[in-house]
Amino acid sequence: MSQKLFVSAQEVAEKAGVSRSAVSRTFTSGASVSPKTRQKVLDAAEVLGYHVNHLARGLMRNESGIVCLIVSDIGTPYRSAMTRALTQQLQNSGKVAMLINTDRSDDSVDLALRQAIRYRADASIILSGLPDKSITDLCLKNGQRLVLINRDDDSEGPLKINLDDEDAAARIATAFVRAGCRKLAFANSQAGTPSLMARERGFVAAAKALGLDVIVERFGHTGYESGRVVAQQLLTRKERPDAVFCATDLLACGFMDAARHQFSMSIPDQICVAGFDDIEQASWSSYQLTTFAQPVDMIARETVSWLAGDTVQPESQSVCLHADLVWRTSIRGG
Amino acid sequence: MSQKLFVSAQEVAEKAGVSRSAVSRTFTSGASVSPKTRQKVLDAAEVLGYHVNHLARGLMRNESGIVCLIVSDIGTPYRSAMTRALTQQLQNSGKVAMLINTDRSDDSVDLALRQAIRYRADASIILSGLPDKSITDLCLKNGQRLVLINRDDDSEGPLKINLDDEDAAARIATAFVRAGCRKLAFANSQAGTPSLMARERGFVAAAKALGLDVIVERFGHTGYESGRVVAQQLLTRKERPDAVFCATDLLACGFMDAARHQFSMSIPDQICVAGFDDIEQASWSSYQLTTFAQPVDMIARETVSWLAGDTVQPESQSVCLHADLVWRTSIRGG
DNA sequence: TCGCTTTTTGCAATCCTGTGCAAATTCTGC
DNA sequence: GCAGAATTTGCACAGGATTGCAAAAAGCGA
Repeated sequence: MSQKLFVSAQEVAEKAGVSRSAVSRTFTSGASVSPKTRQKVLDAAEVLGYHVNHLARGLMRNESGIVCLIVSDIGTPYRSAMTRALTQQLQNSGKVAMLINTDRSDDSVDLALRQAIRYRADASIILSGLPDKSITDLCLKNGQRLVLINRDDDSEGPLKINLDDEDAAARIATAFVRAGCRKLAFANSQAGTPSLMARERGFVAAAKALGLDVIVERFGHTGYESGRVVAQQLLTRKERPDAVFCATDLLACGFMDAARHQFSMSIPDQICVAGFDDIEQASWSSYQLTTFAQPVDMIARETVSWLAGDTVQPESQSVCLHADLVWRTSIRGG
Repeated sequence: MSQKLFVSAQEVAEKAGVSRSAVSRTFTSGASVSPKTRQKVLDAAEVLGYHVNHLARGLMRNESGIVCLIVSDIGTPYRSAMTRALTQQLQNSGKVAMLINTDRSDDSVDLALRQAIRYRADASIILSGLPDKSITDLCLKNGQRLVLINRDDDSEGPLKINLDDEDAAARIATAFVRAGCRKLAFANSQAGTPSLMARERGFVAAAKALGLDVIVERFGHTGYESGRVVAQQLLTRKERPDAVFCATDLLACGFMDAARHQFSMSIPDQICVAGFDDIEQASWSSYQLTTFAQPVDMIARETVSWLAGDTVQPESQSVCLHADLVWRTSIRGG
């Protein structure tokens, strides 16, 4: 059997001529070790290639250092940017991220949370889907922290981070009107996630307040291709809209491409377009999309600082962040 | 202290009126338990919300089920697609992915591998950077498997998966020539990673074989903005190239946007462009980029099937996969 | 050098599970 | 109903670390 075992604290202790406890204390911050033995231990550890076994440590301390990230569609620009920011911040605070990707079903989120429990994750961060209450209760009862990002759930216990979607939608409605647009449309997917629906709701309501109707079109899941299809639906109407708010930037990219290349329309002259997320592609010169920036870094910071805090503050369990409007050239004026 | 502990096998055993071993065996596939007690255990576990502690199990079995993914620039389309495929395949085979993102330094890869050792990961998959030999040796000695994707290292032990970059580059060179191009250029970043350099090398060599020189321009790291800068450099020369092979699709997108919007050039009439990776954006109608597809799913399958195999087959430790040419309209003819 | 306080150190118990071994139970065939 | 075979069960130890407690060592002032 060539499968050589990992080196244990025991072996380091023997090599250094000290007790196993001394080794342990050397690698535990805040423990009492004399500089002399500490050095002996470090030397021996270096030679033997010793690394603390975090499985065992997690077992004892009842704190694994693992944080579970539950995400679907991780290949998508917004999701991957969010994942990047979260893993980075987690690493900075000494945690490590376990990544589980789900399909769009809620079942798969439940399965992911079960996995998180098995590995005794200190926390789970949910970016997609909404788990069953029974399973989130289980997590909470086990002392596992829960963070819901853009999920808009009303349960007690998890930290909920959301954006001011409705307000943002209202802002873009007035921007459209100020640009002289009168026939507004909203392009959405059929995913029906809380944040997407909030944007739709906010946009329709704000338009109504301005005395305008909104054509709402929904199709498929939230991606580039759906944007093309929705463009097809909106631009073949006998009265074309002159402004479209797309629920996400990916939809907007698809919409713009179809509008330009398939319907030979000019943006923003003939039609104004806005998106949401501020993915990297929104800034590319083919799109120059006016959109709302998801404050991914702030979301990540907010998340890990809440995870680091050991006191549960009930008042801060729901955070609403502001989405800044990034003005580019897909809307006239500005 | 509201921090209630996780429920252990002990408690399940008491509730079910059996021994703790019975509980353990119920959740160990292939162990000997009578259907009767098995059911009693499962019922009790369900009621109490018991989940096997994988930290403890990993400790005992000397196999954590964790696979470490070491990636930089995870927000990037190609990297995130690769990450998605890998995590998905790992999950399917009962493993779980631990995601560590690094900056572009090799030091940070070493740090990541140390973390992998601490958590006793069964394997580490390296998508970026190249770790120091001493640390990879340590991993291997500890029985941790190593997979290098597009890294082109010549060490023994790890599984190395690469593409036929040079050959692909040669194919695109002949495609350019067939399209009537005579002034070839190669757009690269300064990252100098093995696969990027292989593409450059292959392209230059193939062009030379066809009797043509290649203008090589490199800038920054491998992203959209660098593509724009390289376009600036290439298209302000007194003799503009009429075909550009970009080392990655992101570079190509930046290049195309600059060529069109800044230099008012028409693609493919005035200049032909090709990329590498086949990121999603390459298929968007604003780009319609002819490019080589990274076989991400096949890479992922190859990786996890090698990880699942328990016998180390020395002959299969280096895999070279074929990159298919995806023909779109950024090159004339075809 | 002595007596007292402050650090260090080692022992042993603990976390939760898997598993070899022997005892106990069930099954089988007659 | 019984001997023998086959299965199931429980005990106890292993795995690698942390930590309270008491003993040992070191530091310190006179």
